[in-house]
Amino acid sequence: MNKTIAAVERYLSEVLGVQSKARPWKETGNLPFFLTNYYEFYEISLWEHPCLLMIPEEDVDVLPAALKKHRDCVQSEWDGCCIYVQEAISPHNRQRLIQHRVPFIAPGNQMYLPDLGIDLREYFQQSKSSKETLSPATQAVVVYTLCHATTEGYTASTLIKELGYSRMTLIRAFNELEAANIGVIDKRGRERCWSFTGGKRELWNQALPLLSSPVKQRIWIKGKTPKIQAGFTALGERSMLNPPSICTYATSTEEWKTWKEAVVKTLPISEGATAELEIWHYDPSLFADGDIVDPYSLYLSLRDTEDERTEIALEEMIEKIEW
DNA sequence: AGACTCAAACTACATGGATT
DNA sequence: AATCCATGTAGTTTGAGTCT
Repeated sequence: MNKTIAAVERYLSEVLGVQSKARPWKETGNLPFFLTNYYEFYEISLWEHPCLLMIPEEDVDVLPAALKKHRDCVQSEWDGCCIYVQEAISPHNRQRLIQHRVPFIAPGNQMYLPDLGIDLREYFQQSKSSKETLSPATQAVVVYTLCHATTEGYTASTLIKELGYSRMTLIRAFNELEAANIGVIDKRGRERCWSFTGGKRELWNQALPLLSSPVKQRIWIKGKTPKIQAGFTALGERSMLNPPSICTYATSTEEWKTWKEAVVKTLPISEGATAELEIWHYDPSLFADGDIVDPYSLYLSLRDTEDERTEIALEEMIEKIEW
């Protein structure tokens, strides 16, 4: 974790001109074990303000609801500003942390310290040299890999057949993965070959901050419905959560084009609708498990939902996966 | 070694849809 | 209307493998 601390110190000195060293925090002994196990704590002083940095052991994207509880718990043992630190925070989590006024530092990218009057969102915007989300096609490659047995040895040629994208799009996808440091690309003969040498769980954790919801549009429809279940209907199948009375389905943009005129009517409200339809950025049938969308895309499609029971159901679903 | 071949990768531009 | 984004297409370059 020294690497993250060094990055934070460098970032603070670069952006704020603060030359301050972080030192490990000797905690009071009152913190529950899972917190001391899950996070590392460092003290640092910012313009005479004592601050406590909490850094998750693994570089995972903690869900804001859980994080808020953890932070409140730590805050009761610390008399000063308690700051969450993570190298790569997904855009939607970043937004929600700001909404909840949770101070955080994403070294190299952004910091939000409302108690000290610092909100460096603009700096972040200027410096977004690397893109903050993967393109839909690149995300499709990641989800495809997560849905298959191996994480190694994918060439553009095999993915063209499996995903139906053009060669150029797959080449761009490989470039994005390379730029984001997700897996490695080596040459097999002349052809580039993408591999992720860690397990699928690591791939998921590493890619998660860069993944976004596959849902482009949600609409109410009346008439024939597609086959693949998505949204809360799918989550009901994959967790203990009760499904809604009106089913949700997913479709690709291409399929929707052919349905739009002939088969179904769209409605402005749920009243009288036979289904809710999600139009996706990529084809949900590529990864569907029977009639239900894959759990990874499902997680991404619902993680913006501000509802604790949904968050818990999503977490449970991911925990249940046999990586 | 040099020439040839073929497919992958890249550059630059086009397109269609979404967003402002 | 103007701009952006994701993707596709045409044309060019590159380079590994093969033949002479």
